[in-house]
Amino acid sequence: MDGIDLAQRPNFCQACTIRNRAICADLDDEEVALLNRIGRKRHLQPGEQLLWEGEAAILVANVVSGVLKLSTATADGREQIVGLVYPSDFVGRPFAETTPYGAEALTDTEVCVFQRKDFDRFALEHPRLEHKLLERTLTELDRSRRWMLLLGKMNAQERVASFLVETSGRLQGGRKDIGASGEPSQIELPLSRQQIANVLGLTIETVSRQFTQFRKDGIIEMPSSRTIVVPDRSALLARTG
Amino acid sequence: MDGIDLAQRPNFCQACTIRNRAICADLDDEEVALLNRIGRKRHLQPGEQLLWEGEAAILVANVVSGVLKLSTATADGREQIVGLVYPSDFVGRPFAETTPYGAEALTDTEVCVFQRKDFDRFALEHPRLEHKLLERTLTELDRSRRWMLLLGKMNAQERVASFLVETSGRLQGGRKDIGASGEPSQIELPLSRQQIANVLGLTIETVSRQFTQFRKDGIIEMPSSRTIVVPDRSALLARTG
DNA sequence: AGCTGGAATTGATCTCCATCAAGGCATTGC
DNA sequence: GCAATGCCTTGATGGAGATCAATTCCAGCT
Repeated sequence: MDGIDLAQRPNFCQACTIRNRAICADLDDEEVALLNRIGRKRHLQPGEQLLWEGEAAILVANVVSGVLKLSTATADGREQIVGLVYPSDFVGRPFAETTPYGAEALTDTEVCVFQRKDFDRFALEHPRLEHKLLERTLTELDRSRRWMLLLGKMNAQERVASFLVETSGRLQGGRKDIGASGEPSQIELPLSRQQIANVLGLTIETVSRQFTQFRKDGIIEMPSSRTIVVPDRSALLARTG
Repeated sequence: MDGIDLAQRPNFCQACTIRNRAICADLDDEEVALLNRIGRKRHLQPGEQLLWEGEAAILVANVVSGVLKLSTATADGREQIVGLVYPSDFVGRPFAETTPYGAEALTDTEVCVFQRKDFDRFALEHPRLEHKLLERTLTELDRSRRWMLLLGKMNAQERVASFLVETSGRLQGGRKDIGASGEPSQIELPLSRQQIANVLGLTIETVSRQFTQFRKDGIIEMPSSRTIVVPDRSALLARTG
């Protein structure tokens, strides 16, 4: 962590696959070099924890590849997944002392981590970064509010259908051209049935039954339990509520 | 809206009751004067709509006094309230073309409204404002995720208890000294039973029954249906989950 | 006072999903 | 091969809260 080490560290950002999509996108080369200095790459295995709910907010990170879940729990241990973090997304809680939720890798994951205090300082000094972070946070707030509609008002079928629609969208990085008309799209779910249930506020059994129902109705195919083929997206959308 | 009119407009911000708590708090006098020029005060009656879900994002606003609800609806009209906006809070969706949720006044409300495009431009040019907005948005995201825990995992009793705890907190402007030990605190609910139900993902009947139950158990008193007295906050917290 | 209309409460019944319980089906290690 | 383990699926049952249906309450009006 000393100056010499930092100075010698190669600039990972230049070759970063999410360089143009993450919050660093609007930074110029000089700024990126500075950011590169305070960050470091880290690999997470499935199940490995990056942040612990209620603990001091030490780290923030960009996700380079892989998927993380964000979760909170009640006092007696019931867990609710409150966010899924995909490549180019930001994770962690800047400008606060404690982390309001846990973050855990669902797949093999590469993140670009920063000491929260370093990041806070950098953000305050670089408005373009802060602006990107604001846009991202506003989008995430919109997403979590749509999620609240799902949790508050939708039945099991609508929840599972919505989950599949949303997940296929996120996994394709927001591209809308796929599966819009007729071509089937294939999803590789990064979540187990239990985790899907924790996302949707349901039980594992109910989620499983809905998948089976969709399969029987010809709305999806399941080559394996984590691989979902959607032959006709509109049929799925019709069950979204 | 012409220049002369704007120049003559008195600087409302100087006397603003939320001047030090809203996102304008860190602006200097000159910046506030500029912001004052592009904003205007507006009064909303209970039930009056400020933003329409899915419409163009024309306005953003600060709430000076009163309470607003934010809501989204499914295609077939089921409504979910996804946010409550109290004095000094910000409402609206900067940096986007459409408003993702509706906003409607629950009480007599004073807001300080801006054309979204004016506000966006001002924010980009004034990092201190954008920083405040970011902090607020991050806090709101935390809040909405806790809300997701409520909607996804809590039973009716826990939801209503959590709602009362949260509401008393927000109405007191975040002060923690009240009701902490023994003194009873009194809440004047800005929401009808139906609206509380829409916040909590329950029906009006279930909410009503929970209130009755709490009253019978001596955890709350109800001088009127919208006035709640909490003699012992810890007894309520114990039912929070 | 008496009337009126919207909101809240209370009761009776039903339904969807949670819960409980078993069995299927892969993968891993011996 | 075949136990063992973990995940998923399927079936049977029960219960929390939704739904349907009356009252009751209360503020505003005449």
